[in-house]
Parts: sequence; structure tokens; C-alpha cells
Amino acid sequence: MTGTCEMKGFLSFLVLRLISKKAMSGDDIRSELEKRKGCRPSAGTIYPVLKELSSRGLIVEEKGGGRIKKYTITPTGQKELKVATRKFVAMFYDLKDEF
Amino acid sequence: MTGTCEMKGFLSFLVLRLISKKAMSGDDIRSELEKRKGCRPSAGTIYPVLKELSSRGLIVEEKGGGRIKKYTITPTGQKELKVATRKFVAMFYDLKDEF
DNA sequence: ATAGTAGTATCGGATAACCGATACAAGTGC
DNA sequence: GCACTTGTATCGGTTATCCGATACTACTAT
Repeated sequence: MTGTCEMKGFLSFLVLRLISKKAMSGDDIRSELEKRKGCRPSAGTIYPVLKELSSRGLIVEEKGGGRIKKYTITPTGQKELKVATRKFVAMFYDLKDEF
Repeated sequence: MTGTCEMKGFLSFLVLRLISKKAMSGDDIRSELEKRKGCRPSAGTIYPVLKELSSRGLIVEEKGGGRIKKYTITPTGQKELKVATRKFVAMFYDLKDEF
């Protein structure tokens, strides 16, 4: 997710994971994150992330009639997610007992 | 760890976890992170984190003779870590199968 | 058609994460 | 003593994160 030695990019990672489970809109993601974190991320936080993931070809808009865009993960996204997840687990593996 | 709706602060969280396991020096932490991430975080990354954790009373220097400072977690740090870990798990609970 | 609403999108600015370079402190070996 | 090494620390600058405010789009209902 990061490229260099950085801890940044966790939000992108999390969003990609959510989308990988099922197609979601920007607002769906905000709601899910609200459930998990207890506070609702701003629109100005989420849409740029979606845009970036999109520009990297990891997700695509699923044009489904209405004005609500649903995003789905691409094969490239799947691969990236796998790598990122592996890295994530390597980093935090000592947390496994906490789950 | 964060306070607001932010994803930032994962490095601090991780460092605090490492120290909670056993007393470590700045360089120990860099080495451990290198093992986990595959690249070595800069000194300019780690020491400011240590300083900040210290200033918040979550860790303390263990003055042990030599020039190598070891840090240990404080009771306050323990409590903070517990809270932060709970938040972390709530956020990423769907990753439990990946561990 | 007009008003209202829900979801999407962007922009500007503040914060903090992170690195590279540099400097400092305290041992070790010759 | 003097070079060398190892670990600690700071400073400056770049980049990313994140938010609040604002605007846009398109569907809905009256």
C-alpha cells in the first residue's frame, strides 16, 4: 500500500478491504466506518481516497442506473489487496490474540 | 490513539506495543520494525515518536548505566494501549482470519 | 417546474508523518 | 590521545491525511 517505509495509507487499505467484500458507494463506506470507529469520516476524506484507488485501477465504478455509484474491486485491486494484507499482518501479527 | 476521526498514529501505536512487550531502545525498535516491514525506519522517524510517547507519560527511559536508553511502558501507557488496541481491533476485526 | 433531498465531488488549509542530513554523546581499540 | 563506531537527537522540508465548506448532479414529490 505504501511503497516506502511508511505507515500511511491505512484508510485506503481499509476502504479497499470494504469494497472487496461487496460493492459499496461512498456513503456506504462512510456509514460502515462510522460503525467501526464511532465517528463519521468527512466526505472530503472519503471521495479523494476513492478517486485515488480508482486512478490506480484498483477499483471501478459500477454504473448502476441511479446517481449512486457503487464501487467494485478489480483483479488488480485484488492482487494489491492481497499484498497489502500480507504486509499488514506481518506488521501487526502480535495482535492476533486480541481479535 | 487518535482522538478524532483519524487513521494517523499507527506508528506510535505499534511502537507502544513493542515497548509493552519488553524494554527496548530506539535502535531495537528500528531493527524490529525492519524485520516486520522489510525496511528500516529512519532515526528521524523513531526518536520523535519516542519523545512524544514520553511526553505523554506513556513510556519512560530506563536509565541503565550505558549510553543505550531502554524504554519501558508506564501504567498510563498500559491503559492507553488497551484502549487503542480495542479501537484497532474494532476497525480491522474482519482481518482476524488473515492472521 | 420548483423545492427539497441525497449522494457525489472539489478546493483550501491545517496538521502530522516521515525522511535525509547533520550533529552530539559515549563507549572501543589502537 | 585519536580515530572509529554506535546509539541518540534535532532540524528543515516534503508529502499525505483529513476536515469543513461549498458546489454540483439527479432523483423525488408536490
